[in-house]
Amino acid sequence: MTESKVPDIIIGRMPMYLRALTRMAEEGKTITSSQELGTRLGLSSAQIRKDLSQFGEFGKQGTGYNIDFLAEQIRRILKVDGLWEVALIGIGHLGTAIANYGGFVDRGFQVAALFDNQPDIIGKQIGRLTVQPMQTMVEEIRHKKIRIAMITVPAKVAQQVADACIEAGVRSILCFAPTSITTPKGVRVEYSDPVLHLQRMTYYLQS
Amino acid sequence: MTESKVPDIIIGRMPMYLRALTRMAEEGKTITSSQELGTRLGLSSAQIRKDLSQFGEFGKQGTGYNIDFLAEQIRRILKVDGLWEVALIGIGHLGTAIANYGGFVDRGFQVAALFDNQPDIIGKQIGRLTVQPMQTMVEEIRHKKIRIAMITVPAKVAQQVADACIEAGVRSILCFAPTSITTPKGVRVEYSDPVLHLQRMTYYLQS
DNA sequence: TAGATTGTTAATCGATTAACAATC
DNA sequence: TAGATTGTTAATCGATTAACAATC
Repeated sequence: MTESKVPDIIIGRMPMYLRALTRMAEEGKTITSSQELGTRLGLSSAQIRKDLSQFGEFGKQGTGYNIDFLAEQIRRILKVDGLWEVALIGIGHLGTAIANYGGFVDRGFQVAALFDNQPDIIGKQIGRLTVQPMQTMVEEIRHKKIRIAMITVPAKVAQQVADACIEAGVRSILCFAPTSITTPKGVRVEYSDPVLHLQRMTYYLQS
Repeated sequence: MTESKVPDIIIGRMPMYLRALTRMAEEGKTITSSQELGTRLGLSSAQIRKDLSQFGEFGKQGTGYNIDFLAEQIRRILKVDGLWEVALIGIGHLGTAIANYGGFVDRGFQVAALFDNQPDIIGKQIGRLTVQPMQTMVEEIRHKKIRIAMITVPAKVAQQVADACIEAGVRSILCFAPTSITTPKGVRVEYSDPVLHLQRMTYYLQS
């Protein structure tokens, strides 16, 4: 009966809180407050307390929040206290940069398989991984029980690659191609398109 | 008196509309409707009509919207009908991928200067650009009157790089480092952190 | 014309904020 | 203790949706 669903918009802010807490810990801090977190993130302290209260009581009146403790709770809530294997499809410039990126593992993710369909890219070695041909993708994702894919292919083929990923069992897709893709219920998509962010800012610039 | 400010959240959706329209045009379509756009983007048709009505009347009753015309209007509204020069700071794996990315120009942006502080990276040639040392950054950005920067440096130095950019005249920053940065009023920041997107989706996955 | 779709209004829904008792 | 900050309630604010006259 207290089973009310946490709003998506709050789930969307939790990773920001986790990131800020991680930075604070790196800076050697051990305690923070909703006020301090809010200032860092440009949010009100009330909003941060309200958001966190959706999941439990993590603070102490008069003192604030223990940074390590709160970070650990948020990791547990978001289920990033383990390590998710992620498939990466499209090993061009961007895909290569992502495959080489060292910042995934300590935030809960590991690139576990690379795919492309270009003959000159297949077989390429990146770290401990070898780029595999697209034809093997569905079987490989299914076999490894991978649930998350990052798609860095051209916009034109993003939908069909996404479809294949979903067929193979993927349930979360991070799409880097500048296009929207449609997915059946139960499959989430998020988009990472830097140009979208740039275009959001030019409106406010005086040309 | 009708000078009411357009909500940020609507400005944030306009680039999505533009991207969808561009894809439709590529597919050879010439006309669309709020209904069709909504289906593609996962939004209600009412919301799309309401958003567009903030800026004018772009459609025809009974017919819908001319895709090329509406796209052009949105480009004008967002001020991406020209070409903004952008500085890119931090030429590691990700910075290199971004410098090589071909998808900026036809969406209103051009990477116009590259900076890094690593001796083995300075002088590197990417396309028609040469990586310049950080020491020259402020002068160079000021001289070229660049207003937009993309920051792909480690989190630890992101704030100081941002500060230098702002000193040089930058007013919009796209931060790829996994950290929040604070800026004075009048300077906008957006963040591109793929891990944030991934962490938003794991909550909904059954582990 | 008949059918379709816009632009807009009013109603609904949901998110944010202000305020404060509880308490460390 | 006195000061500080939480968790929560109620009030406010803003965004979304439903509905429809206007009209192509």
